[in-house]
Amino acid sequence: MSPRTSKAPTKPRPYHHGGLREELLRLGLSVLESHGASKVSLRDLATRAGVSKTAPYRHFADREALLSALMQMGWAALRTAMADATDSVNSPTDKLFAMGRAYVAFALERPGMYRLLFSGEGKSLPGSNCSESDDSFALLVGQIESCQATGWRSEVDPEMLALSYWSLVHGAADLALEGLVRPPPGVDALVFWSRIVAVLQP
Amino acid sequence: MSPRTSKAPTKPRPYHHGGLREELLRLGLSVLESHGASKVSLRDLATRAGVSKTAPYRHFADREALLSALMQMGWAALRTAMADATDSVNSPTDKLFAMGRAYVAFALERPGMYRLLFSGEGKSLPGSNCSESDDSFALLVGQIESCQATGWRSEVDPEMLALSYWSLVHGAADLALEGLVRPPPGVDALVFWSRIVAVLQP
DNA sequence: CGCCCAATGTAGGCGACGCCAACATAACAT
DNA sequence: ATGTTATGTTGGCGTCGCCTACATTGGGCG
Repeated sequence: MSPRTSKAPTKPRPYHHGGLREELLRLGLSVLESHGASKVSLRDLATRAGVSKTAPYRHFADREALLSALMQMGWAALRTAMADATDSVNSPTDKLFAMGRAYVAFALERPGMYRLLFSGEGKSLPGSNCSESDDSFALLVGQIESCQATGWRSEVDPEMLALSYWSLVHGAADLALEGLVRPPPGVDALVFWSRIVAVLQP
Repeated sequence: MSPRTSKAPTKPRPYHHGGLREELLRLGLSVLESHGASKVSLRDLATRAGVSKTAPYRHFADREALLSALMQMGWAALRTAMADATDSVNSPTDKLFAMGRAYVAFALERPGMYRLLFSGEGKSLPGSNCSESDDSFALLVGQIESCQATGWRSEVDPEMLALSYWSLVHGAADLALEGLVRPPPGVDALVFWSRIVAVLQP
């Protein structure tokens, strides 16, 4: 076997894979998106990465730890998607509704990740995990407060209103993924479920 | 149908267990409620029932089939809970809100079953499975139509309104189970989440 | 009355999984 | 050069879903 001292990392096996943790996360993300969290297995990821079945344990305490790391990436992506969605509109309420729409779009586009975020799989890691979702919620509360500053729905406690709106949007996203209800033929899923949300949207 | 009338009713091993399917469902339900769907294993249930590890396959094609049977029971129970909740109030809108409250209560009281119903685990059995959830949805649509007959929100398509309300209530139930948001200390979870729903409740 | 058969339960095995323990190798600091 | 440590490997244990025989039992039928 050749040493890894050469500058050309073409494809010899550099006995210490260099970035195994990152590769496991990348491969895990790919399996998660394409086949769902239940199909993410440390052994399988190890094989795909070309290392032995127990190598992943040098980087993740157990399967749940890897899932938690993926969840952290997912929360960040969801937050970014919501934040970016507000750029294309101006009024505070339009921004709020754009966030809701982006939330549903995220669920429809990345169902594997979305289910992972809300399936209670990733153990309740008190530290990083909760703070990630708290950040996302804070984004929502902040936007609601901006809306209320214009007098909109200002009689309601912003946190309650944020939770209620989150419930509405999250419920729509979850029902959409469940597939129990389907948009009529020819209607785009995002359009359909955005309309559903709009019925009760404050 | 009682050929099992041996004179020893104590507990000999009736070499053909008599009601294995029912017992597997009962045991499976118990594990589901206490430890979650992921912990329901055919081998384990077989052992608990005192039969060999492959006996369950005489009654369920595979693990998913047993889960689907449990889901069917769950849908029926959810529907019953919602229907019963309408008995204690009179006005159509109060009945609707009572259904929503019963929905959230069901999720809080039987989280294992609730998660199973909405985790996409039970393969999309085109036949029984979907019809069960359709029946529950029909219950909701019917109640909404009763409300609209009194002029309430009559401008909205009843199916859209039902989907929107279902989204709101389902989202609240799901967020409640996820544990990312918790009621303030001393506040009952059902009361708390019912208030959340009430903010946007039509 | 007795026999066959289909329903039901058993035994053994295969492959995949999570995870543990013991060991090997490479990277790096001294 | 040397020894410590991060990283990867081998082998193994126990559990799981599910497959292929094979055994038992009771009901239907001659």
